[in-house]
Amino acid sequence: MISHKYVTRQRKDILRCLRQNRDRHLSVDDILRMLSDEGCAVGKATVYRFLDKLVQDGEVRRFTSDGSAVALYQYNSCEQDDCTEHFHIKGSACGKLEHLDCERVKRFFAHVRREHGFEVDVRRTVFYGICRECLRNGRG
Amino acid sequence: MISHKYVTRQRKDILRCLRQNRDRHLSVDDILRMLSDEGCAVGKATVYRFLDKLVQDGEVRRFTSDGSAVALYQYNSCEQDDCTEHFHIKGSACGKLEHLDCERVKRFFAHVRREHGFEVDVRRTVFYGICRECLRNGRG
DNA sequence: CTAGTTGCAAAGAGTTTGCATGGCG
DNA sequence: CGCCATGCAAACTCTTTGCAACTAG
Repeated sequence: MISHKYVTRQRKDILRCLRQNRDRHLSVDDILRMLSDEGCAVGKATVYRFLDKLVQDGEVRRFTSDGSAVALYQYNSCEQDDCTEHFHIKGSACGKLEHLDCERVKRFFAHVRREHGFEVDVRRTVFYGICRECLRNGRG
Repeated sequence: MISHKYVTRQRKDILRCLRQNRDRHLSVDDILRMLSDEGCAVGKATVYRFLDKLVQDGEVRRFTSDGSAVALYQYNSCEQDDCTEHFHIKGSACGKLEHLDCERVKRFFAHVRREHGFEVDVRRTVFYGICRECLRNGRG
């Protein structure tokens, strides 16, 4: 999972920031601001370059905010496994990314492949919608 | 569905281009090039502005290509209805957007709401994966 | 040591905006 | 004819790149 062998001060800080915010999606500027506020300033280009690697390694997920062109990043680890065995649901209102482990999802995708000839890519597909909490709070 | 009351030469051309390519996603530059090749040149700003409206009206869908920041647009109509009653699957290899009408999809999303408290937004959610044709041709 | 990383600043890509002109309704 | 749309170019935003200095392994 960890293919970036060089461990620098900057990389530690970026990873820490992403991990501390695993339930949020962050823009590059968010990361820069947070680290700068903590007194751990990092160069912008460094953040971009490292995020690219993390995305390629599958350790971070890249989204795009509806409307604008800013890329949003979110830590993708889920302790137990490599995230290919379950599905991702993302609250449109709150931005939270949750992992949904459910037999029915798998059966459903098996159905889509069998009956519709379409092989869903679990890594790329995200369900967007309103999460439990936002429903309760009347958001969305 | 049609809230853009002004019908100009440019808007007709842009819509025609999108409709003729309903099975592909187009970048703004694609549209500009195609129209220019047909001798129907349109200003870049006009394309951006009109696409914004179409996306807001739900007549066009906006994607973002993996990796780069280019926005991709695709005509969203499916003759029969307004696309809220079925689901969208998009081939990662070929870029084709298909409409999947299937009782099981609805039942599956009902399950997600009931058991997981998550209300999937049909309009925003797209399944990515490999379509029948690409599977057959060994693509992806 | 040496190959990979960092940070700056400059370049690049994509998109938006201001404003004078043009054209639909 | 009034109001909205168009087109150009300039401004802007986000991201990438080149390069010299640095540093982990």
